[in-house]
Amino acid sequence: MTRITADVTFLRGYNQARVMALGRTGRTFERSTVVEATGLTPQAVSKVIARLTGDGLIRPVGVRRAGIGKPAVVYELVPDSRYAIGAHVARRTLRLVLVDLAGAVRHSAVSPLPDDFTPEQLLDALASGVDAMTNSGGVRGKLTGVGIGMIGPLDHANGLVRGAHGLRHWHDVPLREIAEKHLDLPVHLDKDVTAGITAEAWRHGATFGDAALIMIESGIGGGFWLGGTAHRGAHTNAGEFGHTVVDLDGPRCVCGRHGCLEIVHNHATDAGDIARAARVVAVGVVNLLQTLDLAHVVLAGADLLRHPQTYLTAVTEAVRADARRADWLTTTVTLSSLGADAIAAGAAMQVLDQHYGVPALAPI
Amino acid sequence: MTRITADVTFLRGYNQARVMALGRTGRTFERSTVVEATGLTPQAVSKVIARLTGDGLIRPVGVRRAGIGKPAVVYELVPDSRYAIGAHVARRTLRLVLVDLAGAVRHSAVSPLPDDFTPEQLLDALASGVDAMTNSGGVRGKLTGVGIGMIGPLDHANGLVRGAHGLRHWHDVPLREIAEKHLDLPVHLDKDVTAGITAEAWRHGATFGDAALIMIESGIGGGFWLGGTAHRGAHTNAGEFGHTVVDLDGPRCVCGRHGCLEIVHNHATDAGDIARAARVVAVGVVNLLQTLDLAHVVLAGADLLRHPQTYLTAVTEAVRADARRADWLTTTVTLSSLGADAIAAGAAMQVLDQHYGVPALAPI
DNA sequence: AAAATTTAGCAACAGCGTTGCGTAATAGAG
DNA sequence: CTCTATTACGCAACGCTGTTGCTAAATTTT
Repeated sequence: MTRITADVTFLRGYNQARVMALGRTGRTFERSTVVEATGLTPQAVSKVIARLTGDGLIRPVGVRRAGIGKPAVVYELVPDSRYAIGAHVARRTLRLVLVDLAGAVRHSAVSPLPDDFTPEQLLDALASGVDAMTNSGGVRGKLTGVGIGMIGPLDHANGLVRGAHGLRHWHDVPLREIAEKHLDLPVHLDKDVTAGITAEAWRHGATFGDAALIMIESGIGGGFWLGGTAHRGAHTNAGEFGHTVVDLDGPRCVCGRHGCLEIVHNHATDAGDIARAARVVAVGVVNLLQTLDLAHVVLAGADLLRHPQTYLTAVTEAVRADARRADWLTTTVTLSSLGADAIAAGAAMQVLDQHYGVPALAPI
Repeated sequence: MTRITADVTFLRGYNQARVMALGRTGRTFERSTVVEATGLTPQAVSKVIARLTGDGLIRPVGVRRAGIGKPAVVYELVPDSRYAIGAHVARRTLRLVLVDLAGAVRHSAVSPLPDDFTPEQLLDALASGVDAMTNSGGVRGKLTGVGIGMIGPLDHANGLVRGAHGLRHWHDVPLREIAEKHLDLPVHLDKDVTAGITAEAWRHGATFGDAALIMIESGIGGGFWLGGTAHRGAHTNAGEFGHTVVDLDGPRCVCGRHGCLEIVHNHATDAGDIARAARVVAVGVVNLLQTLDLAHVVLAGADLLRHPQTYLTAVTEAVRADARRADWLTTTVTLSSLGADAIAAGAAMQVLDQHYGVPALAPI
C-alpha cells in the first residue's frame, strides 16, 4: 500500500510475488514452470528461488525425473513459515481465522459482539481472540499482521471507519491506527466484500480474471476483482450493489431511491418467495456482466447460503440465457468456496499480500 | 500490450512514462516537480530527463529564478516530436484525427462510409484518410501508429472484430492485422467507449481517478477508467451499460430482456420527452456510482450532445441527491471536453500510450 | 564405460536508481 | 566589486536487478 518508487526493489518484489502465487495455486512447482509463467531467464529464476528459499518461504520437496537428463528440483511453499489473522466484523459477531502462507484456514472461531458494540469492545474482543489463536507453538513470531473486513463506509487508504451501517459508535474511527497500537501488529482495514473477493482470487491464482463476489447478508453488496487487483473505487465505497435501481416504479428503499435491488429482493424474501428473490439478484448480476464483462461471479453471504442452490441456479440460468449468448462470452458462476470464512480469510490474505504480493506502484 | 517481463527496462519505461504524463498535464515542469511527483532522487530524475531530451521527446524552454540559487531549468513536451492517428468508426461515418504527443488534436476530418460497409471499404477509406493527414511536412516519419475505436463486440487483445452491431460484413474480422498490412503502420483496436474514456484520462493526467464515460449515440454505452487504466473486461465486452435492467416490468429490449436502460431511454426520446430520458440515464449513472464509486462521470455521444444541458443537469442533480450524500463522497459530472473528437482522439492516445505510457506487466 | 541430455549455478555484464561529492549559477551581504 | 550562502545539477562509484556465456552435475541411453 505504501507508495513505492520504481527502483530495482520493485522488480524483486514483483517477480518474487509471481513465484509465490505459483506456489499457492499449483501446490508444487519447479524452475521450468516459473520460467514459462514469468518469461524470466532460467538463471534469474534460480536467483529468485534462492532468495525465497533463504527466507524460508519455499523449500525443495523432491525431484522430478522426466526421462533423460538431470532431474528437476520440485519446490513448494512452506505454509507454516508465515501466518496472518483475518477478522470479519459483522453486526453481532466477530469471526477470526488464522491463515497460513499457502492460503489455508488453519483455525476459525466465532464470538458474539455486544449489541451496538463500541470500538473499545471490538478491540478487546480482537485482542483476546488474536491471543488465543497465536498461543499454539511459534505462530506469534511468524505473524505478519491482522486484516479486518467490515461493513462500510470506510476509508481503506487511511484505515478509517467512516460510519458502519447500523452501528452508532462508529463515526470516523481510526480503527487501523488504534488496533495497531492495541495489538502491536500491523493492521489492514477493508470492506467485507472486497476482502471476500480477494479470498476467491487467492484460491484461483493467476488465471483468475475479472470477477465479482455477490454477498447477501444483512444487505446486498458486491466485491470486485478487476485487472488483477481489488477494485475499491475512488472513496473505498464501491460495492453498494444492493442500492442499484432495477425497478423504476418499485418500493422506496432506505437509501431514498425507488426499486433498489435490495428492497425488491427483501420484499420477495419477506413474502417467502426465495425463487423470486434469487431471480431479482440474477437480474442484478446480469447487469454487472453487461457493464463490467466479468469472467467469474461468486455467490456468498449468510442469507444467500441459506438457499445456495436456489440462488446458484437462478443466477446461472440468467447468465446463460440473458448475457452470454456467444460462445466466446464465458462466465463461471460458483458459490464461495470458503463459505462463512470467506471475508475473514480474505482480510488475512490481504495482509499476506502486503508482504508477499505484488508491490504497489503509483498509477500513471 | 505485449506482455513484458519485469526487468530493468520496465523501470525505465515506467519512470519515463510518469515524466511524460507530467508534461502532458501541466504543460511545463522542472526537475523538482518530477522529484516530488515520482519520489525518485534528483539524480535519477536528471538521468530520465537526459534520456527523454536525447530522444527529442522533451526540451528545455527556459529557467525559473526562484530567488537565491541557481535557476531551475524548465522543460516541456515537444508536441511535434511524435504523432498518432485516431479513427472513430461509426455506422455511417469515419472520423480521423491527428493527435500530437501532448494530446492536442491537430487535424480532424469526417468522411461518410458506405451503407453497411465492408472491411475493404473501411480499409480504403482509412488509407486515403491517413495519407491525407500525413501529407503535411514531416508528420509521416513521426507517426507512431493508428488507433481505431469502434462499436463492438470485439477482441481487443487480438485485434479482432467479432461482429459490430448493425454491420453485416463484420464477423470475426482480424482488423488489426489486415489494417497493419494495408497501412504499413502499427494499429491498435478498441471499443469506442474505452477509447473515449482514455481521452478524458489523458487530458486530466495523474490526478484522474476512477471514472466512466457515458456515451449516447445509436445506443447507450459506458467506458471505464479504473485503477489508472482502461477497464475492458474479460472479453473486451465491458460497457454494455445500455443493456442493464432498470425497470423489471419495462418494455422488451432488442437484447431480449425487459426494461433495459436503453429501451426505456429511447421510449422517452421517441415521445419527445428529453427531460425524462435524461433522468433515466441519471438513474443508470447513480447505479454505476453505487457499484463502482467513481470520481468522475463524463457525458458524451452525438445523441446526448444534442441536449447537453438537459443531460448534464439531470445527472448532476441525481448524483447530488441520490448518491453522494456525504461530504467525503465527491464525484464530478462533466461533458466530454473533446466533443465529437473524443473517441478518435482517445484511440490515437492509446497508440501513443503503447510507446510512451506505462509498460504493461502481467497481472499477478 | 562413454555419450547425450537436461538441470542448475558461477562469473562477468548491462542497466536501473542511489549515494557521495564536486561544480555551476544566482541573490544578497559586506 | 567581492565574498558567501543557497540552489540546481551532473559525474563517478556503487548496489541491486535480470541477462549472457559458460561450466559443472546428475541422470538416461547407447
